[in-house]
Amino acid sequence: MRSMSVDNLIFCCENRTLEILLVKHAVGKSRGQWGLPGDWMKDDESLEQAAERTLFERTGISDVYLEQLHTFSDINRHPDERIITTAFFALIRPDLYSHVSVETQLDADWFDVKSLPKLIFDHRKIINFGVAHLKTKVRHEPIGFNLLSKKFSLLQLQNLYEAILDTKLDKPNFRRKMMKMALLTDCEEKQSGVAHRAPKLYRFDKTNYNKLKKKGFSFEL
Amino acid sequence: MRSMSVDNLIFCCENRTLEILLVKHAVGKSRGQWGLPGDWMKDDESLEQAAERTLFERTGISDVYLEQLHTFSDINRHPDERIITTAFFALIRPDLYSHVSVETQLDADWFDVKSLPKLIFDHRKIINFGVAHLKTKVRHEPIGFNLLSKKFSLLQLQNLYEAILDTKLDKPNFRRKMMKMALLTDCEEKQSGVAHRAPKLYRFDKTNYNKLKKKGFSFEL
DNA sequence: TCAAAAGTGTTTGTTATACACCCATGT
DNA sequence: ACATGGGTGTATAACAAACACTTTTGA
Repeated sequence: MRSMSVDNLIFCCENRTLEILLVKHAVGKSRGQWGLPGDWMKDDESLEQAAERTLFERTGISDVYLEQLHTFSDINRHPDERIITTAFFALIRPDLYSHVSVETQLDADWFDVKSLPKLIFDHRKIINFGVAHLKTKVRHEPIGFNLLSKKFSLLQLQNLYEAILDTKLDKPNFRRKMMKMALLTDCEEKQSGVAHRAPKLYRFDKTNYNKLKKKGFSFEL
Repeated sequence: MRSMSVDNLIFCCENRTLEILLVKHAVGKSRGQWGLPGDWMKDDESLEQAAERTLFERTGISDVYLEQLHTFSDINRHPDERIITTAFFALIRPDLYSHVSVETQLDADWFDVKSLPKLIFDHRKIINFGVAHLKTKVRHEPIGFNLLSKKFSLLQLQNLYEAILDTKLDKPNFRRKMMKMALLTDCEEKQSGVAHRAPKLYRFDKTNYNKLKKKGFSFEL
């Protein structure tokens, strides 16, 4: 019997840090060690369905950006059995699922992708693969917005990109580049409760993005 | 018993046309119909190894650009059994494997990706996925060179991009853009046997590309 | 000598970079 | 009043797009 599993890379960006959700394994040899939240694929579901179900069952999260990443099939990736796993890639908006709500549901925690604990099997390799993918993809497709609240300020957006790409960006130039792409809609609203001038809030205009994409536009940086 | 297979998308560019290799199935219900060249994954090999083996066994091709593309796992993708397949993505240099050598080895043929025959299972969907992936990737990473002979002229390179992206490009501007990236090494050699001025030949400088990539350079268009 | 492609030059407008700068607000 | 971030302006250099043009070669 050949086993297939799914493993979810669940990313979130809080405090200008790119974080990933890990769970402590509760059973078996790997008990007590950190790993990716995953599960077996069932006979009556596709890998995508298994990933969605796992995400929901283990974290209460649903309806988020979820994408198939890569299938890992090295013969010895698992010490005892032959298990092939397909890794998925989820981006979480902090306004929908707060850090706390996830942590209390199971023995889970968020980790800065730059300082991960020891991980089971090849999960370290899978995460490295996923982070590299995120860094590339975020520059060529407007997926970053899935890591922000529906409404966000331009500085929040810039901080997000700086956290993911691990660089500093020039504020005026970043703003202009973003605004010129015409993917942001002004919410006609300002952020409140900040100890400085309140910034305008924007929202990602998916409709217009699809329109532009059809005309040959492609998101860059 | 759950079955895993691999399917190879083997691309080649000849006569300014992007082509893909299909085989005629010889056994079972799908006998006589066109599909992707694939095989079962064995217990003692990874998916990558299975893809490489299949590529070699069925076409005599080895040592080419080969990349995992996506895993297709819809419950009903195969009419009779539950089969999960991982699609791979290969780029073939015309100087290494001529059209003819492949065709004679089995009931196979090259098809223009823009006019495909009726295909078994979900292979049409898989090919569409692969072609879209190629179009995106070729603009952001220098993988196109794997579809050309080791030595090539700038016009051959331009024709390749035009075939893949399905557009016309401006010759002088294309040349300048390419040369500025400093990824091409002059072979100090000219093409012969052409009915016009012989063009200089270049080769892709992988060493320099890796060097530049480390410094933060990224290939674009 | 002509067709076909190689290869160069130039003009114009756009965009990127790197700053300096002023504005608004809560403490 | 000042710290913090919001937001604008601008000079310079680099680049892209469009297109005209000259050169080389085999048939």
